[in-house]
Amino acid sequence: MAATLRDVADRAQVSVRTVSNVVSGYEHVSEKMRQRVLRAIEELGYIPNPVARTLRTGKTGLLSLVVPEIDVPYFSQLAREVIDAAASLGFQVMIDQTGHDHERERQLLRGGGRRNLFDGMLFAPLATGDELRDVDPARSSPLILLGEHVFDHRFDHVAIDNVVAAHDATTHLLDCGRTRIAAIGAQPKEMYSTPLQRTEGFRKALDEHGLEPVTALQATAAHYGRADGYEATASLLRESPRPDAIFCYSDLLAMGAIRAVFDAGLRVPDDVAIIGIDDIEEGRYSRPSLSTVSLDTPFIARTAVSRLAARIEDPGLPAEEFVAPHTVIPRESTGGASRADSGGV
Amino acid sequence: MAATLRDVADRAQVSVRTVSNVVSGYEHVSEKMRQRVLRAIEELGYIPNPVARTLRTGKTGLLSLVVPEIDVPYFSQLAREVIDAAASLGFQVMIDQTGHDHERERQLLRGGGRRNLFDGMLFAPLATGDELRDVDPARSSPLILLGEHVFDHRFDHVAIDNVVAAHDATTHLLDCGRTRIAAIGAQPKEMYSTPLQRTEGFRKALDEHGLEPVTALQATAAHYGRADGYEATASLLRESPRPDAIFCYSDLLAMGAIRAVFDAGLRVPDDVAIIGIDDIEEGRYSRPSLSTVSLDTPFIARTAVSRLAARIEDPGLPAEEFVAPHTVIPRESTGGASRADSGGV
DNA sequence: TTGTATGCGTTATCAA
DNA sequence: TTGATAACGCATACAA
Repeated sequence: MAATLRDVADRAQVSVRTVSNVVSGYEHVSEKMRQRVLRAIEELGYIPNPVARTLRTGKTGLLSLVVPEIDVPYFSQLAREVIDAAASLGFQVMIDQTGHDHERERQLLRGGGRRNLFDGMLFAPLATGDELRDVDPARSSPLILLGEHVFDHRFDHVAIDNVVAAHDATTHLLDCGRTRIAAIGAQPKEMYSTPLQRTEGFRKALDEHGLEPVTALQATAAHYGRADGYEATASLLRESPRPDAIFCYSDLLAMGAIRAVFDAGLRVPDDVAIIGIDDIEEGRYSRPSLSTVSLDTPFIARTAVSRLAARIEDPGLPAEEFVAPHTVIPRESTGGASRADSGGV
Repeated sequence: MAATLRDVADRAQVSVRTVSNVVSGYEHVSEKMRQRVLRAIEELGYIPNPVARTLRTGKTGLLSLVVPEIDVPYFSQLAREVIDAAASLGFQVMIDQTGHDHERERQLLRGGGRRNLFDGMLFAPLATGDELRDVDPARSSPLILLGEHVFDHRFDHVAIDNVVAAHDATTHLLDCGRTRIAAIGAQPKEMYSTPLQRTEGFRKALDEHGLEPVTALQATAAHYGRADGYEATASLLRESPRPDAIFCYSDLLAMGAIRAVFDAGLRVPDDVAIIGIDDIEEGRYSRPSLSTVSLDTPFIARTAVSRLAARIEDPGLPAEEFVAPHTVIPRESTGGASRADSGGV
């Protein structure tokens, strides 16, 4: 059915070698030959078979992006930018979801049983060091870690400085005059690095203002979804005295938190100020609009993809760490700028 | 580096044929051979090369999902379910974005220059019939259309009944006692089928209640994002008399609409009732929570993937149309149930 | 500059 | 039941 290199060669009365040269843009091909080949290609509607090419060259042109769930706004936005960045470098992107399943993460890290199907992997996991420990950078396919400052310096990673980001968010609440500041997002059992680092930044900011972190005001959240934020907040508001501000470890947690405050008959930011992390678009239109820490996801995506491309070219590259910029964006939920002033539209 | 079938064969002192049989679970292999082979596989850490397998069998185990933008909640939710459905059938999913670019759509329909890289394609496009007209179902790779009732019956498609869905949403507003009902989502220039059908359903519902559609109350939206909904609503509210209800062709439009009503100093639903379509999670936590038409995306994803799988097996299958169920979900934005009653949490 | 021939790692055909 | 071997479609070493 589909034409092959050989079909084209026969039709153009040249060897497959010449056709291959033309197709792959090889320099030394006479103009006459090139034209002949090009016409045959046109006539046959020839399209190179990437699979055969891959078998020969070992490169698939495919990257794998692994996220917990693609429908979490932060990850879908990241995915969008990763796909675009990859496309600009000639790669296509496969997406896998771990669904918070450690075993699945471990499996995907091993190549998911399809080791040779992609040239490299972008891994945006919950992963503790545990899953990574078994992985040998020298033997596995090129890997870039996203969003986690793992304490494993054998791998490249691209992430924000979680400690500073959390510190900045908390400081913003303190600067708004709040003193009973709660946090949502510590993990109940797991020892993921992101929550740990955010908690560290949170405490550090309190400490700088001479405040002690109140244990009862530090709520855990199994996941980082709206439902988790809602539940955690509902429970925080039963404390007495109740918190006058909440730092949520994700914007989605914050969206749930805002609704919970409202459902409890209180107001944001008057009674409780709220800030998140991620800067998802939803927070620019919510009522009140959400103060947050904006992460430079385009930077993350571009850096990660180009580093991965580089590593695919040269697997011997030393592991490196890339820190993405972040900015605190005050909006209505902390009594800050109105939506119109927030750059939201 | 990586062990091949031949390496295993050498080590186990058998032919590659036997190893292949064991690996692919062929019936007629003596237990002794199987054990010998299995041990060699274990010792060498052998993993089959999917690319070579593909070259031979012609099947890659990859599906391509094409959406306008993966970070639109509706599409990311769909993607999530497609990926899961595909995984359960042994497929992995590549994602491509068209970014509202017709040329890009056309190109992807032609296989994106990588025709043989995936076994089939799920296409969730803006596509008019135009892009599809050039495509020959018999020659191109298996294709399922998502979300569009194209007037082209040469292809399978999975979609809701847009006319009825829009009719039901509008009827809900009418049942709430609203009489000046606006709509947002008609397309400025393009003739996509989805907006056309939703407009048809909208008018039909008005007509059934003896109302004439007011041209000035039918706002266009270039895309279906929050910003579009915000702008369109801001302009609708300048009409006089202003609308007392708005039917938005997507939930995202509705989120922008709610914020715009609020920014205009009015209230939802008291002054303006709002309903959307999609039932994204965001609308369950917003203030007010968003009345909407819930689409059965799990049904859409499962149906599309299994139909695609069937078509990959038998490309000769006749084109078929699958209609996904939808339900109107009244929430606060039309004065309906409170968040807690809405099944939102 | 172009042609010939080999191999990438599998599966499948044909014998044995 | 198992072995030898020919494809699958392409890129490239080697020759011409």
